[in-house]
Amino acid sequence: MKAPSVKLPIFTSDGQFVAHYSEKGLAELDFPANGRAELPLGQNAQQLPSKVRRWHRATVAALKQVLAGRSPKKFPPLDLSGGTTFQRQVWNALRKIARGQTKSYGEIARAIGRPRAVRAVGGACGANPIPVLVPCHRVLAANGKLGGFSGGLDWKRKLLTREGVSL
DNA sequence: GTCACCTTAGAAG
DNA sequence: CTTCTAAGGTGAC
Repeated sequence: MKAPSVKLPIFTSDGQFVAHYSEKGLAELDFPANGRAELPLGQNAQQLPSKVRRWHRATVAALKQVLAGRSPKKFPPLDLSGGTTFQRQVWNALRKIARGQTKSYGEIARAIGRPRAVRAVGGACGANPIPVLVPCHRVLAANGKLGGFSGGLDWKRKLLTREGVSL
């Protein structure tokens, strides 16, 4: 049962992101497509439910705040029902990392009571459907190095730098 | 079943 | 210091 989703573009100075909304809220956020070739969207803003338009406004504002290295005042409701229990625990822990702060995969693992599931935390970060707003980029390797990032290490570096984190 | 993945502490060389 | 090993959760094949 795949929840019906609405896709809306978000134009930023870093490219065109795409937000996916389910009945519950923001369910996915995509980084700008490489090269920018794809624009699958054709939603008429007029016929969208008002709640979706409201969520989208919050998403756009929040995304731009984070891209600018600041803390969003407001977030749209996040629909993380697509993940497993373990993944949701990880994502929830990620959301507690404030702007400019970083944690290691090991610290997240301990925070959710799974001290040995370090690599699994890495996996959950990679599976994060809402990058940037769920700050998977604030997780570094234990020795202070960047670690990986499926969205592209450039983004990880860029986002952290804008938040004032030095590597 | 097997493999690859955003890891890491510890033991061995 | 460098190299190797073992340990978790999950999705792709």
